[in-house]
Amino acid sequence: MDLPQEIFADAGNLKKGPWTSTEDAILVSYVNKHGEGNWNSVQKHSGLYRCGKSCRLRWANHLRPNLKKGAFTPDEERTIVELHSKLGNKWARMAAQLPGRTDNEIKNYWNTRIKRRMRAGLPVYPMDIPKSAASLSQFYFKQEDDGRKMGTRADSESEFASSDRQSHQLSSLHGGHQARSFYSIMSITDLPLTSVVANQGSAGVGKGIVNPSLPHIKRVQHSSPYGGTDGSHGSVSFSQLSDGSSKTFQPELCTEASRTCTHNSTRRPMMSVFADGLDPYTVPYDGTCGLISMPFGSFTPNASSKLELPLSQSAESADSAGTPRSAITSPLMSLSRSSQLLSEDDSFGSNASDFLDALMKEAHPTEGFDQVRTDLIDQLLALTAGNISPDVAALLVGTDKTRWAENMNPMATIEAHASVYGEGMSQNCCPGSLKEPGTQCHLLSGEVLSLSASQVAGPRVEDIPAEIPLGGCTDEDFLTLLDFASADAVPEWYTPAEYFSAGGIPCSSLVDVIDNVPSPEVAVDLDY
DNA sequence: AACCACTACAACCGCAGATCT
DNA sequence: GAGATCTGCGGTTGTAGTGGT
Repeated sequence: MDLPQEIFADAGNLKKGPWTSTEDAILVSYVNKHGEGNWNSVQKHSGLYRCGKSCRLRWANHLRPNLKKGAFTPDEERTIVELHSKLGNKWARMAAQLPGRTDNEIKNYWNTRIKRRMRAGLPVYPMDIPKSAASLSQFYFKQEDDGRKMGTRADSESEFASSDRQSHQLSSLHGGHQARSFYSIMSITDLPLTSVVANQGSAGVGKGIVNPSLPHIKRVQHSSPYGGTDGSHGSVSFSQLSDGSSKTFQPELCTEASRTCTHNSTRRPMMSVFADGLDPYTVPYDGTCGLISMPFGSFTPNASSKLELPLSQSAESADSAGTPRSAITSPLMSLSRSSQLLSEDDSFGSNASDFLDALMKEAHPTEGFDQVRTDLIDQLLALTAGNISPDVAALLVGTDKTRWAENMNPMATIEAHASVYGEGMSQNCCPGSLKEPGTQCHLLSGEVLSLSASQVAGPRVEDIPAEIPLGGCTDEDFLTLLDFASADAVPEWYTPAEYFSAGGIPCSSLVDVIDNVPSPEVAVDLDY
């Protein structure tokens, strides 16, 4: 074949860069003659100076027949969003359900769409599309390649292999469809700082939970009999049960360009700072711990932990008293230092959990079982600010030493429960918008992490399985308890036995029970 | 007209699983 | 069974086009 010089690379190297029409013609001709596959032989037999991968890509994305060209139709866009909500960044699988579209096309579309919506401060998913953790995690870990990969662990299902690992891990935290149990939780300590969530507890002790939710989406709590926001957006399912059904706690997404939510009864202020890997809205926090503890009233500016916020959420904005809120520091930071160590690529090695491993190397999972269990119960009670009874806490933490030994990590239990209650109580908004000068912020990591570091005997974090059976109750039991705990009108706490014998109490959401805890009036400005 | 920011798209790269030798 | 090769996937980068200043 008499080939034009343009298709040749210089000095025998394979050509890179844009394909020419001549090259396309050669490739098409070759594939028509020999069929797809065996791409590495294309170069040998066709004279194209392109590697096999390049040929395959060019064919698959541009030359193969039946490719649809042009912009996505609204239907296709809708399908993509729905598929992404279910599959996460599984472009090839998405493409399989969109005839004529390529994975690359869908990926490009999605990535640009994400950027656009993030800039606009819009949620990535429309309100009527429930999102799974599998999809959420794709944002959460977007820049995890900076050396802070989460710990590895065996995937329990083949479909979670390789690149699914990160999403799978977050699924465990956030309750995606891939995780059978939403409170089968990855250790919080292994997460980079992605959110800082604070609220004010009824007893002056707040709690928060890492919230790897969407960037720049403010979760506000739904309207309730106790007042709250005027938001009326679709609920967000953040848990999913083993049968595939979802457990919705109805926090809502605030999408208006600007909104002020005044909480005049029971709502407690929550603060969420999304960070780490969400360019361009990265928060270079000093450390990468998942959670930070902060006592109320100590919202101290600190240049080293400046927050970069999008658009109007300027980190330099000041509150009504003129106090800059450009940063957050914590006198309790030392408590969370362990989490930072766990997350940093530091002297403990590339695997952050080595630190935990080192701390626990001498211990046995069931050693000091009773004391640890008591401590966990106390922690759970503290984290939920008494919103559950000691009986319930005890049940949740569990009594079965064997199961603890099997689970290898009793922390998983409390972290899971903490996340549940924390999430239920969450009301996230940007930190610069808390109007209350003395807003008290308190996050739970210090407690949890200090507990994990000093008291809990367990395995390395990466050894935590995809699903961690709760120490004391089954998944169903726990969800039932959640229902119980969130019942609208529970005059007093039943014991678990009474509850179960009663066959359960209907509820609307866990949030409601939180509403029973009085809190001062707080105005939260969601300045979108 | 020049510059800049942004978007959309094409292509490359690294990795991992599958298959072949 | 082990190594080599192929293939596919997802992340990232490069670039052309476009619109605003």
